[in-house]
Amino acid sequence: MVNTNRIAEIGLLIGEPARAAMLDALMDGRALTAGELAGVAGITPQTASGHLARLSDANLLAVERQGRHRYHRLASAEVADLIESVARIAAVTLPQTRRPVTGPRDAQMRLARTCYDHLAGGLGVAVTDALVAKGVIAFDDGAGIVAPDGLDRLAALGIAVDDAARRTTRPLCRPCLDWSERRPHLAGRLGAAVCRHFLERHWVTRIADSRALFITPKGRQALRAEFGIAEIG
Amino acid sequence: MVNTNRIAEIGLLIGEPARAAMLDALMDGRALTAGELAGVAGITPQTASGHLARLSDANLLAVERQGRHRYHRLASAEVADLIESVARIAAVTLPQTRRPVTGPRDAQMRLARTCYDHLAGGLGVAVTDALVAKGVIAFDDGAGIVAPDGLDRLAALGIAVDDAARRTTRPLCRPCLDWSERRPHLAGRLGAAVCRHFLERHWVTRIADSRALFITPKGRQALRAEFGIAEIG
DNA sequence: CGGATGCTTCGGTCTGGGCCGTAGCGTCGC
DNA sequence: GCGACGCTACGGCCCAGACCGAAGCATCCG
Repeated sequence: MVNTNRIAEIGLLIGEPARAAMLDALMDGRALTAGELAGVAGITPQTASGHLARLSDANLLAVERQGRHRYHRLASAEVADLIESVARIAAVTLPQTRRPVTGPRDAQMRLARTCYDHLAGGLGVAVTDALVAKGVIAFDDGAGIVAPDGLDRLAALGIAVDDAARRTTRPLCRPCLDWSERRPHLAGRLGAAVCRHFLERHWVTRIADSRALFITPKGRQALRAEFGIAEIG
Repeated sequence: MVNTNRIAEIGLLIGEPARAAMLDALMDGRALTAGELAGVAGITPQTASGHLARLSDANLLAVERQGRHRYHRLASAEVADLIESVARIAAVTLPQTRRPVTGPRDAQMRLARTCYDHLAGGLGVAVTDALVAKGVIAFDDGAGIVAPDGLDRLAALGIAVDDAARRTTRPLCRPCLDWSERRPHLAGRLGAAVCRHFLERHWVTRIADSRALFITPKGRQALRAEFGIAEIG
């Protein structure tokens, strides 16, 4: 058994509001500077610096120097999964008082956002449902399956799974429980490929300082034409 | 987004050595008394009582009164998954110095143990491999698949998935990365059914105060006859 | 009923760690 | 080179919370 002290250490790293906020801010897979992270956590840069050093030492974060900036990002998809697990419990654990905390910004998040590196929210589950309806993928009791000709059919749409990452342990196709929708959306390497495709074609664009995504008119048209999705929500 | 403070709270609950030790001790799915948990954590009962109250308040634990005892167990399989996620990161995170901390007790754990409610260790992956070889189940890039006739073939062996639990969200078949073996073993409702089968037939018995399992002579024979497993390790 | 057992509550001590102000180091632009 | 900027290291303050001893409840047993 892994020493339980190691488990506690990881828990402790997450168990601090400022660090949790920073980790959450990095959940979209992008890299942010120490200053930006200090901002989202509501603390001074020098305090943030200490936190980030600890997170990096524990290999939860990876840091990349670029000039006088230091960009921090989650060290791996596994770390993102960890945060997801915690957040899932956090949501379940919470007594169901006043579930929908609907702000204007919240609405955008519910409509479309990224979850680490794949699509989530109404858009995420809609695209997932469409792929299931097409028979490209299927979910069997929480396990993801790709049809034998699934990858070829996706390639025909211009969606290519990153071959360089094939040898990693990261799952190809995996369901990920969506917070706002409470239903699974597509995750794994395939989910990342779909998300990349949407961003590259400018079907969606990132909304500043947020994981929320804006669905462009071009995107709405493509959703209708290629996935048969007329309305989201 | 779920308030990041909620995430931090969960992290904080795990991020304390005594609580982490208690949660880990409950990872085999059994229920333990407050006194026993105080023992494994190396603290006095009154301190443990405080910790347990907090864990219960946060719905990480469920408690059942029985006479003057109070039995504590993990509140759900999702909590077990959470601890698993943390432990997985803890193992990966750790610089690879002196990997195998081989004690006499550790060896037994590596050979066979429970992981929440399914088989793990050498035995866990061996049984999993056998089921894969038989074509009953398959893992596709981290996703678990059951063959169309899989459940029927398992039923023929006397292994029945609990139908009462069919409506839960818990996955039927799911790979779970094994610490000691660093390869996936079978988890999910199917994994629980297999483990239950092994225990009911007395193919394995629990070793006191541990998640480790002892493989009985009867069990070794059954492994050879029904799964074609001659040697484990 | 009285004692033993299991657990919880309360009160008080003490340490770990989060926080910021100040200062120091490296990088960029003029 | 010089100042502005981003980040990190150090020192000191302060508080949350982990811990235990003592005491209080509840339950079981003789």
